[in-house]
Amino acid sequence: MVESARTRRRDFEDNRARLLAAARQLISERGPEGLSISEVVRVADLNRTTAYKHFRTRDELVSAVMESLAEEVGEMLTRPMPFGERIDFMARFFVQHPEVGRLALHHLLAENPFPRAAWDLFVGQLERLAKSDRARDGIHPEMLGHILMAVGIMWGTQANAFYDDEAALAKATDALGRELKRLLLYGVLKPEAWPELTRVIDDEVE
Amino acid sequence: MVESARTRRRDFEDNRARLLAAARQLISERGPEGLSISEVVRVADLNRTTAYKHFRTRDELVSAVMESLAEEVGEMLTRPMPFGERIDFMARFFVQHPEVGRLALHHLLAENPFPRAAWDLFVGQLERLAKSDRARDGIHPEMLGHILMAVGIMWGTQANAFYDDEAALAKATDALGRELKRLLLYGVLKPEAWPELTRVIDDEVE
DNA sequence: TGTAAAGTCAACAGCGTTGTTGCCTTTCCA
DNA sequence: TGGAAAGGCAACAACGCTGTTGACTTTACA
Repeated sequence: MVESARTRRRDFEDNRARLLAAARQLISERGPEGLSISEVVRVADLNRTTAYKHFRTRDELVSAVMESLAEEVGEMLTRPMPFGERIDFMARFFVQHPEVGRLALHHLLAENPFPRAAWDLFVGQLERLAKSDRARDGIHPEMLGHILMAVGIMWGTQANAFYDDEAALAKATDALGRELKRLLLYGVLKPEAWPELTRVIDDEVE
Repeated sequence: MVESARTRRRDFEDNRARLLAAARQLISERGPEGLSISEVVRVADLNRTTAYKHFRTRDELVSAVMESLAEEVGEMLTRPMPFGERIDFMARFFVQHPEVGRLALHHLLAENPFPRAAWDLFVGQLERLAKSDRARDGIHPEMLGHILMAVGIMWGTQANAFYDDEAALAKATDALGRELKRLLLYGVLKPEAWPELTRVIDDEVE
């Protein structure tokens, strides 16, 4: 009968992981506001009361998902890596894990706090870069951090909306990486043609 | 009695505008999934049945809000303007209208489509810039568009999360604009120190 | 001046969700 | 081998939202 397929599992950690995975997926799709425990257990194929044995309330489940996200993004941002590889690494990471970017956006939209520790480490890397002799003078590490972070987080979601097939997506991701590198290396404007802009920047450095 | 304060209003358009404004605010805060008509009329101080005389369903209200958003962002992106002013203009726009960026993010997260017409016009501007003799060779206008768009849309939300007081926010917004201009004019890296990166970019252009 | 449009009010059935409880079964391991 | 931990099941009250209806009032305007 159906009974046989309904073999009782006993792996606490496994069920917890399945609940978190289902919740993560659903939150990434429709936001923390849209999450219902009923839906989570439907996806995870578990009984609703089981979910309540892991998480006392719906909010507790949401928090658990967001915490695991923070860890993951933190690890990604602070993984030791030559700066030259970071651009492509980040772009590809967010394309390969679209739910991470979506989750991060939902998190940013839902609550204000951004995990400070990870952010500081990330900006710290940019600070060291800025102070090194491989970077130009006058860089504002924190703002550069905002720029790179915005592009990284949004790319996965934005790209999946623009490019439907996988090959096009990969190609576009490479193109984005190339354009970012061009930006970082040379900029895109010819300074001599933009006196009103160069004035602002050059004044500050001199 | 209370009756006197409860004077009947008769302005159809005005009520419609109030419903849209309340819905816009609420959606920007908690996402389209989290919107309830009951809450909208609570905020708009109207009767629930009145709302149903304007919008047949909850989804119709959400769509109306999203359409008005698309118009607004489209107008902003395609407003004729020297490119040199666009950076600061966009950064300030999203800071001054935080709900627009939030709404745009929710929109991007909820449905995939991005209003094509506005996007094409925006990229068209970058294409003309790329072809002009005021820009470097080899620019990928679409990717540059993604980068600028990501920073613009996210800045309002991200910045409001980072900087609580208004002066700090304005200062940070100026700093972001400056850093973006620096990026566009010069980049941030010294090309001679990054042979492995320059190789990728230079090969493509030559 | 009368009719149609707009607003208000109260009530309704239907639905899905929440958090909880009592009871049973399965599994593990001390 | 027996008890504790975990999973499953069914049921419950409470809640809020949805979309709709019918009856009433106010306002504009043809």
